[in-house]
Amino acid sequence: MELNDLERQRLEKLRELQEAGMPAYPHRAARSHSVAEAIHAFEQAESSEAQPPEVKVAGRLVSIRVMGKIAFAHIEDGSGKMQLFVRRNDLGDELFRLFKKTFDLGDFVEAGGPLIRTRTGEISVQVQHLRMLAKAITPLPIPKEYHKDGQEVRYGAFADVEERYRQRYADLAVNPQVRETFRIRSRMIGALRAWLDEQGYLEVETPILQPIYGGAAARPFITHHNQLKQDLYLRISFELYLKRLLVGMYERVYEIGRDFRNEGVSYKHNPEFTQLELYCAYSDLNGMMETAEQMIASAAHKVLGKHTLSFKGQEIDLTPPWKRVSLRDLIREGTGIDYVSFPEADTLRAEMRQRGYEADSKATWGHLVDNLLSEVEPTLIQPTFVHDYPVEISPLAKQKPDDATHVERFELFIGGMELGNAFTELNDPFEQERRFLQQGRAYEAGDAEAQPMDTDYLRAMKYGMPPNGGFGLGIDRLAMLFTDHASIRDVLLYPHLRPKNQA
RNA sequence: GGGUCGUUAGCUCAGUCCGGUAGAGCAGGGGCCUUUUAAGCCCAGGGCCACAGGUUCGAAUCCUGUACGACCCA
Repeated sequence: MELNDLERQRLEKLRELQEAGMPAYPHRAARSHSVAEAIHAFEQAESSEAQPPEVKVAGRLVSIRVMGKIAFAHIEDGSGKMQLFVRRNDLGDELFRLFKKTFDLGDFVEAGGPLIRTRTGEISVQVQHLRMLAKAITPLPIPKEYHKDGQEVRYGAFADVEERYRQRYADLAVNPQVRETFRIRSRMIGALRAWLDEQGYLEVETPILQPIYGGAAARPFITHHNQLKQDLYLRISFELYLKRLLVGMYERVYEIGRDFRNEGVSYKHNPEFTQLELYCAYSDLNGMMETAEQMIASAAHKVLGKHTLSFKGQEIDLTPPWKRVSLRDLIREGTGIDYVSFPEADTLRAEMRQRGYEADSKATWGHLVDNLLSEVEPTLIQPTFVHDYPVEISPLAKQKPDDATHVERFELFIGGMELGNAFTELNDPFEQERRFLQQGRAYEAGDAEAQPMDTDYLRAMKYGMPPNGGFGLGIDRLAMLFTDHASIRDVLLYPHLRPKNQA
């Protein structure tokens, strides 16, 4: 192991500890109270004028102030911080010397003794028992904190974004607000799951390794099974596997899991991301709108305590019902282009260029419409269902009864981001086959995101699939909203990063 | 993919325009200090200035390229 100067010093201290008979990495801790429990116990004793309890607490040393023959320190555990009041008179010469000499910020320690209030009123352990639990060799970038006008000010906090992502353990260890972000994320997922369970949805798991990918317009990752000599794809959605389950007579199913898309990385794209997909027999697009509203509003209420949230300085109100606008109206109002009047890629492209929008020469008509939507997307701050999509870009959705050129589909936008996607699901096997064939032609023509034919999915559908509605929700982006983070990397514990060159 | 910016001590950052022995605070080390909380005071340390080239008597600084990241644009 290569050690820098500071680490070598700490290694020396570790040896000194061991020579003094104190293990640097004992097998077990013997704590009697978490920090929060100890504080609670003291306050109870105080209010009933009982004898304050003796406790053993354990945690990471986050501050040390030595002043001669006494010292103050703080430890932090999962429940909070507590001061240690350390006196030579209480510990004895040798242990006190060892504490001053060999205990560092970042070390995990165990401290025991009666709880007291110090002169400044802070509940503290008057340390009579002290032991190393785990010596930290590398110094953590522990910030200094102080209170000014009631505000906590942090000084020298670990702030390098790149290193925070690469060493998330250190980020979490020293930045409590980062720990809170991932607690909120976890509670949010729990709340969504609880809502779905209450509604009678069955949580299932479907294959991540798929012989045929599908269910979304995206390029997949390819992997290989050695023994079977078979190429496999990492799933880009769960859709086709979940809908097969409706054929099998489950009425409401959902899955929360990871999708993988072989695309660019950005502040709202990670190569692997967490998706929630649900399917509901005998429902449809309108049912999915209500489901989305209720589920997300309920999660917000449960996790944030309210239906409003602040995102990038803007107030977002999740109280149902949410705004609904057709894709055609939205694009017409936002760009002045009525794409229905330009039903061919060439004419639409010309119109877009005329109005100053970028339009790739190779883009299909559907992709051009998608580009127009992207122009308007940043303006969709309040929750908005954009509905009625062109059939070309929606091969798994059912056409509108009165307009075969459009399907019953919505995409959900909040905070200027696409959060979700839903259809009245196509359940006509013949129409589905035509759509797959059309996708195949698009693929031949160079659309790398077109979906391949899935004959087993068609076989399932031929047995009869109940009419149903389906909804997919981007969990990471919802977590961005719930925690007010502008980058997906801030709501992923381990975001994808390029390897750094070890020159 | 394009543009802008960043990368200097364990951490947070000056220094870069205008080239001339590498700086501060915190952390760490040696002292003093028995109720502190950004504790205080004294002393002495600590660097492949992201990497690779180039210009120059001389480069953290100027130029070119590369890597990684941030922000904006597509």
